[in-house]
Amino acid sequence: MKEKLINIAIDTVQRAGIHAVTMRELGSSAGIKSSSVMYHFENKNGLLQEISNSYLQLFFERLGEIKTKIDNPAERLQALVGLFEEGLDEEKLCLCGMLAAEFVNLDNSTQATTRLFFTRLEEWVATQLLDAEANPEAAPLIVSSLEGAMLLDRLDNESVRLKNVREWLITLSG
Amino acid sequence: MKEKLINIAIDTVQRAGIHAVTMRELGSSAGIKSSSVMYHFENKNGLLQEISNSYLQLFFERLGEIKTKIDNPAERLQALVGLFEEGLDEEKLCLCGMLAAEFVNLDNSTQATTRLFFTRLEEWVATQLLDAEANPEAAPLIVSSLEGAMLLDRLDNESVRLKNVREWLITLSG
DNA sequence: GTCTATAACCTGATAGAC
DNA sequence: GTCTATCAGGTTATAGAC
Repeated sequence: MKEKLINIAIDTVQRAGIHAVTMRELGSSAGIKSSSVMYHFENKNGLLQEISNSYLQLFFERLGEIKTKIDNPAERLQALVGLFEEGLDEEKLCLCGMLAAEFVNLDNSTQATTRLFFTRLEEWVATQLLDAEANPEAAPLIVSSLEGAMLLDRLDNESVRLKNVREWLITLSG
Repeated sequence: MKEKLINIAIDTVQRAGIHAVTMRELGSSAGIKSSSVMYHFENKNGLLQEISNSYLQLFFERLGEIKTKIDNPAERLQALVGLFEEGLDEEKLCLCGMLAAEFVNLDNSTQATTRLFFTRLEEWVATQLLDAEANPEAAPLIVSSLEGAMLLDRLDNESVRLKNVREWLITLSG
């Protein structure tokens, strides 16, 4: 049940932000009462800590799969864009992008996880750029573009800006 | 007073999001009661409509000033990055970036203003690129980068990613 | 325009039964 | 682990006095 609650909460934050996650609604979606939701988490900050940690772990597991399944580093970067496009198809943003927008309202632990997510993502992209004999210093710009493109593409309900990032990455990494 | 309320509300959304704007807090910051705040706006959606419209107008007034004061289109783009850096110095994000993150929670009117903001910004950037004899199709990517860089730079309290956008724009537009 | 007072509702959180 | 019941506090919004 706890895992179920975490997954529902992650989904809700990606779609509608942290304030859309309430104990009542979260429990209702999982088929239990709000007091039973509270049983599983110390408090709401604790819930946010757990979903941010869980999201980080899941995301980098998927990047790990990309690394094992795809040899070409340029194609790995394309697959990363694919992950963001998949989210957007379900009208979801990156969870840590959502947390970044609400950064001042997060407790220290969730802030740290949010920072860690982007540090590690930039490192992952830099590694692929190096392997593709491209400039690894472009990594922060690429990650910024991905987050921004996802944010703006949702307004039009089409992923034109993410496609721009995709094409730009091809010119960078071949 | 209404203008004062709008300015305070814009500032609050840029720093902490739309849920940080409450009638009580907004009134308190302006020195009046929540019921007096309600006098100035039809409801909270009306407030959000007015601040998004006001922000859009103010932002493009500043872009207009840049256009009159700076002749070189490449330098105009640098000045645009400067606007975002100024906001970040006060730990504020782009208001419409914040609204984009909360897009599903906005009414139709505020959604439309948010969309319009980015359409017009992309157009403005495309025009400068054309004048600089650079590819105007890079405009959506540039705006995405600006929004993403601002979002992520706030996590580290330094504008390294915005500086990356700045340097990238120099290579694009000279 | 601003105030007091209040309504109706939602929020996180707790106590205690099963 | 889940429930019922409840609480204190916050939220938008309204009515009516000044």
